[in-house]
Amino acid sequence: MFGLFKKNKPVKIRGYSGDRKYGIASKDVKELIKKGCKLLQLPLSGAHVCLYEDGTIVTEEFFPTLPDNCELVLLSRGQTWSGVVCDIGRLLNTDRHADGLIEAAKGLLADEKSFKRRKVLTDLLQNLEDRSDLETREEDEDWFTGVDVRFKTKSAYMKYNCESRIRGYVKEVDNATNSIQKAKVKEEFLKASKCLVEMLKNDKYNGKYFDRTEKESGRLCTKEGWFTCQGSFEQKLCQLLHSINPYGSRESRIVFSTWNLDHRIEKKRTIIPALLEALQTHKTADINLNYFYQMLFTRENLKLVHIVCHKKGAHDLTCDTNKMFRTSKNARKAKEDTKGKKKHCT
DNA sequence: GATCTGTTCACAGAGTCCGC
DNA sequence: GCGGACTCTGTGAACAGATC
Repeated sequence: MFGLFKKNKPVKIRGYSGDRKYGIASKDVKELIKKGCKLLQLPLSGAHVCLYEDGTIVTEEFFPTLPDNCELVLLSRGQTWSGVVCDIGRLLNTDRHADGLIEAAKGLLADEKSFKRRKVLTDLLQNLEDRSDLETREEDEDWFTGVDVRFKTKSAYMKYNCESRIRGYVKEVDNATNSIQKAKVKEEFLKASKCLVEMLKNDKYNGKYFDRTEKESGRLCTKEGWFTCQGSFEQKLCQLLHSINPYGSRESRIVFSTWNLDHRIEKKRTIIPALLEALQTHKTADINLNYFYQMLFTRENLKLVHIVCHKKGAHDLTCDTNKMFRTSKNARKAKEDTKGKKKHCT
């Protein structure tokens, strides 16, 4: 009796993989599936419908409670839908050649008034337009906009960029010389500083940290160029999972400049003063320069961090006094660390 | 001439100190 | 408490001189 008065319910239906939606009116699920399969050209056997929003299976009892124009997904046998998460998953699986998606996102962005949605769309576009697989200036001219012509590859520039940052640390060590009053200490400090620079030159200013063509053990990124924030100085990992691929686009390259190589034990507040203090009572030859080298210029003490994870306040971490001076044990360790290198200071 | 190396300058943000 | 000056953490660009 009730069935005789069933009203047609209008719904919007789409398939698992397509984005196109169809408006259908039906009196029950059975009719809806039949019409939907015809429209989407799917086999009727095993077909079922669920809510687009959360994947809830639509039963005959549930169907009358649906609001008009509710969005549904028509699935074939064996297919499941976990709601909008499925769309996000599909989006994440999109490779950079998804030109259609890029064009669609650009189209949406052109008409978008909401700042929040603009931000989401521009971030999406930036990721979709990733060109990290390109390496040379000829292949990706835009990436090199504003970059000195002598750099022919992205890796060469990134390597230089890292070297340049570390050279800045050398300058800071040199500057400390001016604050030394005692001539003898100044002399020893200059000697130590010279040795540290020699060690750094042997390591080619550790430019390998940013160079994706380096061996995995040497670089801080993946072979594709992805860098992950190592978390603030007091954390083991970045809680916010920051990551960036400066090889991907010009914008990413520029944004990467806001990422910092943060000294866990601080260079200016702690390491340089510790070296100066040690030289007040010891000669350079008695100092374990390998330890100071590691603290000043290597990833032993450097963490690559997103600017948000860069804590600029005092870190309150001190140098290890057991490692600051040369002992037979430290000398052995230094020898092991410099094994294979052409020369090192003693 | 191209590349490397070192220097100088300008910039940003956070923390600290000090006078009002 | 507030605001300004200063110091610290970093960065990049531009330039000059040395070296390959």
